[in-house]
Formats: sequence, structure tokens, C-alpha cells
Amino acid sequence: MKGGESKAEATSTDQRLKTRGRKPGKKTKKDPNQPKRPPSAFFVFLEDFRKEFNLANPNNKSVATVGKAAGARWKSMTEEDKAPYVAKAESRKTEYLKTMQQYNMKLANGTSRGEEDDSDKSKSEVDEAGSEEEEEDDD
DNA sequence: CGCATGATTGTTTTG
DNA sequence: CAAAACAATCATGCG
Repeated sequence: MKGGESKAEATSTDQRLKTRGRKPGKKTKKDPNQPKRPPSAFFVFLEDFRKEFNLANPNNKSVATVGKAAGARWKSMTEEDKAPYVAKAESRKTEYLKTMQQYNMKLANGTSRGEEDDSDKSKSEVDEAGSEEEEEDDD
């Protein structure tokens, strides 16, 4: 009985079904420090889940195995269960925002103008433009 | 020897 | 507003 998956949820394997490497051209400008996207609650949960999964299945095949298991488990979780993960994800996002500001700051500082159309003229660019911009007290 | 792929969902990004 | 893309992971396979 499996009847359930009759419909192809064109949402999973369809989008990146050809490999997540969807960069037919990647025309986006090459940002030297473009911060990557913060992990979603699901990824945060995955971090923990992976560890357990590895212990429970030391012979797992590959990420796909954990991914599926995690996905199924994730859907099984309630908001309360996801709450701690979501909360963490939110923190990540906040930090990401901060990182973005520094990234923008640097950019604004390094190249005063030419934010968009910078071919290669700004050779100097941001060499050591403030490695440590803001150091929060570390207790 | 090294990169690409596979699979999950969520957030970020861009048009 | 909507769709696209990419975020981590890690073993495995191909050139």
C-alpha cells in the first residue's frame, strides 16, 4: 500500500532535480564577501539529526538517506518541537543581517562608487579595509 | 586527486 | 507576488 504518492509534488525533485548546481550563467556580480544564506530551522534540526542518524545508522548511504529521514521526521515534529530550532534559525538570520551590514559597509568603504558596475577598475578594492570592524566584548 | 551529485526543507534573493 | 536558487552534509563515482 503505498498509494500515497500518486501526485508528483513538483516541489522537490523537480526543482533541483538536475542537480542543485543551477547556474547556467551566474551573471550575478562576483561579490568578494557575499555572505551565504543562513540555515533554516530545518537545517539547524538537521545538524542534530545528522549526529543521531550517524549513530543509529553508521552505515548510511549518503546525504540523501539522512535528508529523507530528516524530512519525514521534520514533518512529524510539531511547532513546539521545531520551536528551539526555529528560534536558532532566527538568531542565525539576525546574525546574517549583521554580517550583511558589515559586508555592505566594507563595500561602501572600499569602493565609494561603482557599486554595480565595477568591472575591474577597483583593483585596490578592500584589501585590509577593516578586518575587524566591530569587536563585541567577549566577556 | 578532486569536483559533482544526490535529497531534505526553509530562507534568501531576484525579477 | 512568485518562482528560482541556494544553504549543509558526506559518501560515492567518474575523469
